[in-house]
Amino acid sequence: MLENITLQINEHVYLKDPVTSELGISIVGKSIDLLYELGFEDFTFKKLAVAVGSTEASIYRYFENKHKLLSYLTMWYWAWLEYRIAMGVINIESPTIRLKKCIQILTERVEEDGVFSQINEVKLNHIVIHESSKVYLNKQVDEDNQCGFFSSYKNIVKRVSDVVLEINKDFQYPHMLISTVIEGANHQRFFAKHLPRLTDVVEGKDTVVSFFQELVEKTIKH
Amino acid sequence: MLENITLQINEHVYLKDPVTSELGISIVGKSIDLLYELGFEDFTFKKLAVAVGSTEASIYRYFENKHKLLSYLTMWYWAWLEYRIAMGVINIESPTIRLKKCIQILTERVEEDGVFSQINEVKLNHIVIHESSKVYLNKQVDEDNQCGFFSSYKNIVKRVSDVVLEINKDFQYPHMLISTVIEGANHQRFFAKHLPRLTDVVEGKDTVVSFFQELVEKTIKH
DNA sequence: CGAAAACGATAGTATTACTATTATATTTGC
DNA sequence: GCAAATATAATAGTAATACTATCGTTTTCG
Repeated sequence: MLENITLQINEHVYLKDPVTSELGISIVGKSIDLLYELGFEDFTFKKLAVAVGSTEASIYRYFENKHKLLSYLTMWYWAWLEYRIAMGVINIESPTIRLKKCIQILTERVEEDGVFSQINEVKLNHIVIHESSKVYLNKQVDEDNQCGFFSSYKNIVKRVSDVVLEINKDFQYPHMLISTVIEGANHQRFFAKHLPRLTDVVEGKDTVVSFFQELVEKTIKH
Repeated sequence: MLENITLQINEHVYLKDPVTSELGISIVGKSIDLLYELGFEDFTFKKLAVAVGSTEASIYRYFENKHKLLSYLTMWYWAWLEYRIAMGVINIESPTIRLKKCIQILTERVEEDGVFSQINEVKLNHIVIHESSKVYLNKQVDEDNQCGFFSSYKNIVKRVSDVVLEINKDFQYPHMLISTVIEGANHQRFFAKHLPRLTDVVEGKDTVVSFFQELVEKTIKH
C-alpha cells in the first residue's frame, strides 16, 4: 500500500537526487546493505560501486562523499520517524496517551515496514543505532546544520516536546528530555547487544520502551 | 598536591606504557591538544609526530593506531571520573545526597583539576564529548570489551546504580538510568553548542546538571 | 662495561578518497 | 527524426593516510 509516496530529503545533502534514477535508487539500497554489513569505517565508495555494478565516479555524481551518504540515510530515517509519529497520534485525544505513543515509536525496535519499498527499515534502524552519531559528531556539524540537515530531527523533538508541555506547561526541559530519549534509546539498544553491563536486559521483554516511558512519565510530573 | 599519583590504564590498549617515558608523556599530552583542535577524523599520527618533534614510527611504538590512542584517553577519563566519584561521596551518609553528588560529578562541566599535571582535563572533557562515542560505535567493540577496555565505565555505572538501589531497591532499570545520564549529559553539552534547538539552554544556569538531577530523583521514586 | 631497549631517520607499500578525461549510450526538446 | 544535452562506464591518475620495515645511534640498566 501507498507504494508511490516518497519522503522529501533536503537537497543539499546530495549532488543528484537518487530517487530520480534506477542507479540512484540502487545506490541507496545497496549502501544500506553494505553499511549494515561493514560499518561506516570499512564502507567505501569502491565497494559500493562493485555492489551496484557501477563505478566509483558514478557514485560521486550522486553523493559528495560517504559522510553525506550516511547523512542522507539518517535524514531519511528521521523523516520517516516524523511521518510515523504524525500518523501514530492521529485521533488520540488524551495528551498522556499521545505522549506514551510518541515515546513508544521513538524507542521501539523497528519492524519491516514495507511502505517504502526501496528501503529496508530494519537494516536502516541498525545503521542509525550504530552510526548516526557520526553524522553530527564532527567538524562540519555547524555547516550541515545551517544547510538544514537536522530539521526533521528538530521537528520530532519540537513536536513531542509540545505534547510534554500540554501535559505540564511548567516543565522546564522538554527538548532535553526528548532528545535524551531519542539518543538514549539508540544507545541502550547498542549496549544491550555489546555492553550489557551498562543496561538492564530482561528475557522476553522490551525494557527499553518500558524504561523510557516510565522515565518520561515520572520526570514531567508536577 | 598529590603530584605523584597516576591512574592505572588497561595494558592492552597500548604497546608501551606512555607514562614510562618522556616521549610517551609528550605523545599523550600533545594528542589531547591535537584531538581538541582537529577532531578525530583530521587527527593523524603524522601530525602528532610533528607536534611532539618525533617520528611516526616512534608513535607507533606506543599505540597501534589512532583509535587505540583515543581509547586510551577515554579510559583515562573514565578512570578519573571513577576516582572523583569515589572521593566525592566519602563521608556522605545519606544515599539521596550521595546520589545527587554522583549525578553532579557525572554531568557537570569540567574545570581545570591540576592533580594530574600531564593531562589537560578541560580539553580531555571536550574530546570525550565530541569523540568518545566513536570508541565503541565500531566493529571492534566486542574484542575491545573482552580486553576490558570498558571496565572503568562499567564500574562507574555499577557504583552509582548501587546508590540508586539503596534508595529504591525495587527500581528495575538502574544501569539503564545511569548510562543514559552519562551519555545524555555528553550529548546535551554537544547540542547546547551546536544544535541548541534539541536542548533547553538558560543564560547563566547549568541546566544540564539540574535536568539530570531532577530526572533521576523523579524516575527512581516509588 | 656490555647487552638490551629506545629512538630517529629514512624508505616503502596498500588503500583510500577523491578528480579528470573520454567514449558511448540514452533521453529530451524542437 | 535529429541535434543537443545528459547520464553513465571505463580508465587513469593524484595526494594523503595508515601503516610496516630497516638500520644506525643513543640511552639505560644490570
